[in-house]
Amino acid sequence: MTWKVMIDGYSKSGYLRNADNLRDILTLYNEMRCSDVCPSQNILSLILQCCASFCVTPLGKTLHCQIFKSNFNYDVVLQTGLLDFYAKVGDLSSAKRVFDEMSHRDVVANNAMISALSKHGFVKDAQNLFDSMQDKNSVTWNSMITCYYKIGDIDSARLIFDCNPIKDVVSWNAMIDAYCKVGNLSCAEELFDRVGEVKNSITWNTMIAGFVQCKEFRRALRSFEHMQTERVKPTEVTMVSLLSACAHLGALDMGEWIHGYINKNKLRIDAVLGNALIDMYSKCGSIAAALDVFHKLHVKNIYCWNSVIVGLAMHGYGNEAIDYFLSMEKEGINPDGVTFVGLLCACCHSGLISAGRNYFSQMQSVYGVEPGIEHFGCMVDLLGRSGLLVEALELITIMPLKPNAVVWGSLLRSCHLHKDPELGEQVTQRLLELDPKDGGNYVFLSNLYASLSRWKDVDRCRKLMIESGVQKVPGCSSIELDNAVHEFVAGDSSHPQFPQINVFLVDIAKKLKDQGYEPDTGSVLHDIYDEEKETSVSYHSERIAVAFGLMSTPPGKQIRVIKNLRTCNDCHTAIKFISKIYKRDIIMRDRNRFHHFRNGLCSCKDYW
DNA sequence: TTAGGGTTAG
Repeated sequence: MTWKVMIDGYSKSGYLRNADNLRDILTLYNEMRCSDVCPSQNILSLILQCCASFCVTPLGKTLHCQIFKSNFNYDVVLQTGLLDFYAKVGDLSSAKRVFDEMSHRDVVANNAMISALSKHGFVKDAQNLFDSMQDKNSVTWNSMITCYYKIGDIDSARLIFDCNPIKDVVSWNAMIDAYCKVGNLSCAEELFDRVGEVKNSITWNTMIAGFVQCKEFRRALRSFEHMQTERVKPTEVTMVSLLSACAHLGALDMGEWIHGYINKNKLRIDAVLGNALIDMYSKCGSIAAALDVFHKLHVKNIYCWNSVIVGLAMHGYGNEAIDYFLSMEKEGINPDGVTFVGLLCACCHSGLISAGRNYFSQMQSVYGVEPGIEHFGCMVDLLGRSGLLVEALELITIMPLKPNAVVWGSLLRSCHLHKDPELGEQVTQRLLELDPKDGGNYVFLSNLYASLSRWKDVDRCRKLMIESGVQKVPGCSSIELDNAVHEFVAGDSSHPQFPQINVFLVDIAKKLKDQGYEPDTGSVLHDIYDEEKETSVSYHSERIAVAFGLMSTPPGKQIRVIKNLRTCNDCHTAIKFISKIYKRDIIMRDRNRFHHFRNGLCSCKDYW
């Protein structure tokens, strides 16, 4: 068998898409070189692609030298391969040099350069290059070329044609992606509308992924509907973006529908799609379905393991997260920084203090993973929540990284939890220096004072907040019913069914009182009269969403609510009561974790 | 030879 047949075989089978097989192809290439066999141009291009995909910089550079020194036809194909290699390993100036040195640049070379510029954040330059290319039906270009032809100047006609290749669908897709990646959705959409009949599934995938990257999850789902209307066949990549949108929205019904679509249409569930499914199920409250997908996967990589560990952590299954971590080790997969975020988070949410300390201390020494600010953040949270406020503060003081607002914010919450206003004030001061516009910091300090009935301080905090011009992010909860996501903002009555919800909320309040529930008004920002405080708390968004869920679904049906902020103590207590009174399982995802309410209890064991 | 997808601390 010739080298070419072997390497081509690898290439066509998709074998090279897997990083684990990279060593095989490189070994093969080395053997070929040692056998004094001169690689063909096709093989060189292929090896360059490998070097680009897996960032094997030294070999790529060696290839460049070899190409230069030997008698290769240093043509547009090899040059484009080199350009792409340099761009993908992060060396834009070398990529530019290769591009500038090209005597002839075709559409592929231009596209590769658009992509290179975009990857390095030079969208304006990418747009200029894109604009310099001809439009397929451009009257100006066509008439110029025709003119030269008519006067018999074929060389000039050819020159214009060659120097300004016609944009193809790849050019459009690369440019749309460039705008999406910098968050400029309006320019991306404008281009998307102009693509015309060449638009393909990748164009749709790029736009849908762009919506997801810009956190426009509903627009991503709507775009998918349009894609279906236009009868463009979705691919695995479409599904990954849609599942990510569902995960963020907590749209389990839609996520399940997508899973069904994947199975029905026999789409290939690889590690990326598998991971998207695991993440969707986990973030939509169904950890059992997430584990089911995980165990059925044929190929699992570190993303899949991390998603499962993080998922278990969010659902409060600390010991199970540790078990999966141990299994991962047994399978020979090395943990990375994300694994340790999951693991430490699991210890934190389950109160596993000594396990958390052990894993944190072993990160570097045993696993060779350097702790980042996020790992110190987890530890400050773990210690703080356990009431070890002094130790948490000490860790912040001695840590080798500059503490950020997240780290201080975590300690402030612990000060609130363990009612330490003195330390809370100090911490807030640090927080306001770091992030003076974050209203959440004032709210936490204010709530800390309120929980101690220090109303003057609450008032001072409120005034400070007004003077600084900061605003609290409004609490927002959503619930999915019949494939539609309903959103409720605290105190907002704009939902068309609000009158009925309101009646139901009054009914809930009465039943709660009958069952002995006492409102905890410490979670209200202002010092107002008790009765008013109680009303204000009962209009928190999660309470409205739960009420809407109760009145709109049949008895016994599980209710799932997603909240953008952490749930307050009072709503947490009230929902525990509600789960018992109405005999419903209520699953709530707040900004921090999942709460599974059942029969008056919560899976977080009131520790969150 | 060029374009699209995944996990992460408050």
